[in-house]
Amino acid sequence: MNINEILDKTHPINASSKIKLCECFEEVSLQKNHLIIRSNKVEKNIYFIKKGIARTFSNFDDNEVTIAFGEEGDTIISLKSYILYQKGYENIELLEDCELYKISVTKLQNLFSTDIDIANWGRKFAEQELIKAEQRFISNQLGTATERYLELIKKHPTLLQRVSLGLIASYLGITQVSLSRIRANIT
Amino acid sequence: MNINEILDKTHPINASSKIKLCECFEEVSLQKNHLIIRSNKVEKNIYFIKKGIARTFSNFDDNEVTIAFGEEGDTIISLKSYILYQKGYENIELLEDCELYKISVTKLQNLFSTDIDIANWGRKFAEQELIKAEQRFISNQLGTATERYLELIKKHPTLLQRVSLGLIASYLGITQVSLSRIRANIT
DNA sequence: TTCGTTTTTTATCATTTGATAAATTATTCT
DNA sequence: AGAATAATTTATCAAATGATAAAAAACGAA
Repeated sequence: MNINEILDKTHPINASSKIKLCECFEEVSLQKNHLIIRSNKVEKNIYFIKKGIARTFSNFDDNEVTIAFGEEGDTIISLKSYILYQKGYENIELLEDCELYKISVTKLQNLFSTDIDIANWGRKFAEQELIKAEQRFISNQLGTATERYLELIKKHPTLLQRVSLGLIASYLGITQVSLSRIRANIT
Repeated sequence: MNINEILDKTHPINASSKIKLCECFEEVSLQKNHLIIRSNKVEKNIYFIKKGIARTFSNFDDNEVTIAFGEEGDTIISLKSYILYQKGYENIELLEDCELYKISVTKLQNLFSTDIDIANWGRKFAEQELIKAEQRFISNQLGTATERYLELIKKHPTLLQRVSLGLIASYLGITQVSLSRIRANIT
């Protein structure tokens, strides 16, 4: 998925603004297992996934929580760095070799404060992430782990081929062994 | 909390833009138990809470999920209406008599597309809600219900005085009876 | 291929939470 | 105050998930 499609997916931008914005992107290729964002540091860039898949996770005490999987078109981002210029809580690792579009948060912020079209693109970007986050929260409150698992593979049918069950379990908020039991009781 | 403080809390706006924005607000007083936003309709307004407390909840099949409590300075909003102009999933009820600042989504959208300062305010607003949503999600994945309860009353110490335990339980994703048992095992 | 490592499954027992019902306490209304 | 209603607690049993261990299957590197 190229940068044009990725940007338009969120919100169309007029031609001249889009050129300005696109000039700030740099393409990078990184290998599987690369830890592209580390927690407890201010991350200077955000990335959009052209090709590949990434996992956002966070460690607290002994627990590791998988916050999200990012596929083609999705963003690799430390929210606290991007929004508050503070140390983030997210680690992000690449689960496959990836091609990414990279942009510096500073450059993007400059465009936000000078170009209204880009500012509104940024607004739409945050708004759409917000809806996703709230719906994810609701679905977690609502259903059993079984329902959440079925919902996940229905919504992201290719995920099972790309990601190990251990990581999916941690995304669902259960142990890997529980997920295995759940799967055994379905099919 | 007045509208100036509420707006500044999210992101400062220059004087002339703020005047433009503030002109669009209308103050309304509504009574306890009023259902200010109903699910499955496109809500035309959003509200900021000057005084009082509200609860956002959603019904699916037989389950009711409390998504959020809104206190002074917080927003009463149907995200899908605000962001996608679509029917929302949220019901919002007032848990006390409330004084609110009301603004039409259409007017706000017009300001977003014409005033870069207001557009960036709207961006910051969504971004800050996004961080809250993600952190809420993480804390739900991480801890036991007991830990979440303790965290909640630590973060919002007045909530227990304003909201019944049944609603707090539904916010924590457990039954009211379970919360009662948890409380008995703490003190 | 083959050996070693990782992932997944299966099994057992403990813990947490849910569902239901009944008792107690608090609140509201007249 | 007293009655009615709502909120909270307590108790019991069932269901879901966690923790741990061990076996089986899949995967990867030499």
